Amino acid sequence: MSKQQRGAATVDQLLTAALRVYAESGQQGFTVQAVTAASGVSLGSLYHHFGSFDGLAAALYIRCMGGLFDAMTEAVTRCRTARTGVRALVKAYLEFTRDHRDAALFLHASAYSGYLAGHATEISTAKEAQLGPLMAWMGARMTKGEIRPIPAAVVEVMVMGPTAETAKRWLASTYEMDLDQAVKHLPEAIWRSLQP
Amino acid sequence: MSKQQRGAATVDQLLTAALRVYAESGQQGFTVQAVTAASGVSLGSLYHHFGSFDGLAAALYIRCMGGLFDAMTEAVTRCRTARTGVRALVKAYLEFTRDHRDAALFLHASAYSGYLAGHATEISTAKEAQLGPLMAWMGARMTKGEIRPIPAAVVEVMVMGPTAETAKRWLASTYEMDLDQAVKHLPEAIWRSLQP
DNA sequence: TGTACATCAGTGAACGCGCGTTCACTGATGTAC
DNA sequence: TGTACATCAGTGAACGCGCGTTCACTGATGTAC
Repeated sequence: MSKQQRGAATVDQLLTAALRVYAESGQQGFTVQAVTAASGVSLGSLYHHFGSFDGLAAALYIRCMGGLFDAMTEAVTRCRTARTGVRALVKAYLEFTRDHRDAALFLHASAYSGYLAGHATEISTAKEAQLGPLMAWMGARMTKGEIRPIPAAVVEVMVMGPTAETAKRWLASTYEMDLDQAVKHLPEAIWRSLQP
Repeated sequence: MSKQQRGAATVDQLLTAALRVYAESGQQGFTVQAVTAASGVSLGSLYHHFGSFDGLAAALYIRCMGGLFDAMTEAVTRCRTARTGVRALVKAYLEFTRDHRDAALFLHASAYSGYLAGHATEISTAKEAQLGPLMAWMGARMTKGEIRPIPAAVVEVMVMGPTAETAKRWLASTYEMDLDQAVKHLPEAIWRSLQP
């Protein structure tokens, strides 16, 4: 996207400012004007790099998603057994949520936001690429019989469902969700639903 | 809200039309103009009954939520044991999603939509009231030791997490989620994570 | 190495569209005596 | 039962704000010979 170094720096400034704006002002306050004001970058420059405001939002989404997937993949690939892998995956997700609250919030809130619709192909390509290693790792353990013989899609929601729901409730802050307690109990609870 | 019969009928027309508009046009096309056009009710009448467009959205959210909670509560209260209750709850949620796709989509998509923020108290009051019976039922089984001794919040996300994630993926339609297969395997998988 | 040119990066005033909202009004229903 | 009044319900043209976007421009960096 950016052919020069200073271009990359500007892109980074914009994305970082955008995430801050979203965290501070929410969906309502997430506007071009707010992002340019917060970043100190001109409006025209934003359009030069992203083409549209939706384009910036999509780029930010991909960046946040990348961070989460990196954390999960790194945690999982260090494990040998299905049990340790699943537990590490859940732990990594929750810890990413705690350590990168803004990014996690943006990921959750963007699910139905509409600004992703126009960049759906781009996003699902990026997602596919990052989901690949995780699925491969899990698939190998499933064929070895380390996981109960249930459809892969069910395994996926059993792992990601409770984890994402916990993150969502913690982010919403209206639920009084204790993240440390979740880190303690959730991995084991999830594993119990998957073990043969 | 409405002191006359025809008022109630108008409110119903507006909410029904609003849900249809949302289902057909998504977040982007969900506007006052679109809802008034689809309902055949005048703009002023909408404001007479709901005060604002956010007010209408909040009312629609409460109505959809009510439908879902009714289905779950009815399913659960017919069961005696924790196992049958949990399984019935999950099944009811998924079947509600299948049978009331539009309402389920609106519920999922509205989570971070912003138009709920202004009516947060109203909504959480409604939610609290409907969550009560469910929590009471579950709490009674937990104290009887029918469920593993883990925090109630963890039990909640273990039940609702995979279920909501399955619904979300089915609604997104990009995931190729088979709802019937989920109804078949998910209740048992979830129960395994909770049984003593 | 120096010069000319092309491309990339950055600027900010101005625009137009569409959104939610207002408001002065008419008509329908309920209520009091 | 009939009349007068109050309140509820419904109407739609008009408004103004703020949003994303455009555009003609200047400046910086890279490239070719």
